[in-house]
Amino acid sequence: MSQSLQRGLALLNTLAEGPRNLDQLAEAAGVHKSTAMRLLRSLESARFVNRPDAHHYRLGSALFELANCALDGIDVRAAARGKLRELGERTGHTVHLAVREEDRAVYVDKVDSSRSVRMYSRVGARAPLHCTAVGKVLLSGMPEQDRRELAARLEYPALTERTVTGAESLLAEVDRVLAEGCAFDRGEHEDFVHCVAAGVRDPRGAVVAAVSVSVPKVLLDFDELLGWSGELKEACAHISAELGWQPHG
Amino acid sequence: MSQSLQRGLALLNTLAEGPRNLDQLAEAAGVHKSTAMRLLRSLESARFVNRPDAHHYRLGSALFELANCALDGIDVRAAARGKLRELGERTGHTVHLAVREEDRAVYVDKVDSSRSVRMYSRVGARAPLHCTAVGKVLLSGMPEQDRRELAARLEYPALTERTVTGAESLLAEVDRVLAEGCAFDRGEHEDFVHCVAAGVRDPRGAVVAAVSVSVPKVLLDFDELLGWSGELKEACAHISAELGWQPHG
DNA sequence: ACCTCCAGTTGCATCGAACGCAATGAGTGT
DNA sequence: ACACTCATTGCGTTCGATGCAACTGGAGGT
Repeated sequence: MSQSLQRGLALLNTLAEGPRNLDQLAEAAGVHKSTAMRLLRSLESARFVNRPDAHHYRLGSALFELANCALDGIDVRAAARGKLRELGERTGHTVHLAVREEDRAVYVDKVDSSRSVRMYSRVGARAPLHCTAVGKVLLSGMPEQDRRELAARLEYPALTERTVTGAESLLAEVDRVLAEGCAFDRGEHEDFVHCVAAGVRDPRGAVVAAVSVSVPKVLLDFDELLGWSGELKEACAHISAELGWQPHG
Repeated sequence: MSQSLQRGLALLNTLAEGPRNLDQLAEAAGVHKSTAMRLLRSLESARFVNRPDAHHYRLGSALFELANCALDGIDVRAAARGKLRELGERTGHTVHLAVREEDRAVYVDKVDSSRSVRMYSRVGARAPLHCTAVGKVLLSGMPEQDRRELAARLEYPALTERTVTGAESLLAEVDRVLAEGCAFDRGEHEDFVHCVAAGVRDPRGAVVAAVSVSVPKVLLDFDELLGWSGELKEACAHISAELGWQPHG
């Protein structure tokens, strides 16, 4: 379609493996030295590449800026939708996507259960952090310092008998989330609902959203719900990858 | 040099401001719709752009990957990470690592208080040399001849009341940096921020990066910030050693 | 159901930008 | 001083990129 553009981008991908000199780049791209040089000049003038010395090219700082801008434009909803659907179909239960907004979790997307008994919830609804699986996941994604401060200023209404109250126990619970990679809600928010949730990461590794599977406990006891956690984590890993996250990249 | 490559990169820069549709992009690049589309196809096939829906283009995930690779390629980063973290914890303030790119400083790593990050919002940002502590350090590491030439062609926007303007005073300031081993920024770049910076040397003795500690002046007056300079210099010496630099070698 | 508007898409002929080649220049090691 | 490597430049040719205009397909209105 656009040969020289494609070749230029190919050069960038080659440079992703490390600094190279002109000959190496020309060979990798399958073009003549002089052609590679002219492409590199264009890339350099736009700061996509850099020349630490006369004989080496490497990736330049424009990439940092663009990557940062791209982060702002990320739409977790769009990236997650496919997997949410898939999860919904496989589990047959309600699947939520939530992000944190200040000290609440906000549901930004939802796939309804195919079963007859449905949870009441809607996109845009907000929920406390301390008694929901998504809330715990979102907390677990915060820097420790911030998390402590937030936990300290949260309110802890006991919405059910099992609701975790108090910063201490919540933080302990969050530590368990960090260790296990997923969070649970055993009827802490609504008496009759169990949830399991895991986190979605952006390219910086920050947890930007949480995905949960919710089941009325009349349909599935807690141990069975636990069985979905593996698939849930896997789905979250896929969504994260879609966003550009690279495990220990 | 390479028209279509340059145009393609220009499209990316336009997209940095947010998602756009085809017409907007074509107009911004000054090309025909169909031309823009063909360029975007190439960008898309290499995942440099994305199409959330049929009418919008935005930056794609290849940028994240490349940005991560670019960060890894800067080896001072790896060598400095531990010390940056330590400095951040001890001072409780923001610590930056910067390298020079042409006539700007580029922040390549950052530690926010005691928390280490992989790719952060300000990483990739660029700053002038004449009014930042890291800039003065990076200048001080250049051969005198080059430094004079660079100082002569720099622009000297007065970003605050205290900004040093003019090559003469900047060079004088750099001489002081050479004598003292560290540079300061007393609200010259941003009114409310004080910085102290020192240099990191590679095995040839060349200054390849600068480390700075930044403090909002409401938190710490300048004399107190001065107190951190010893520790900062020591940290830089360690990082330099890690890179293979040997004092009096 | 039809039309209109809008935005993306495609076929085509023309033209110039990008290409490869070969010669030149700059820097390094012997 | 010489050979060697690698980046750089000038040039003629050609192929790929371009702009145009017509087409398509969906959204929204009448």
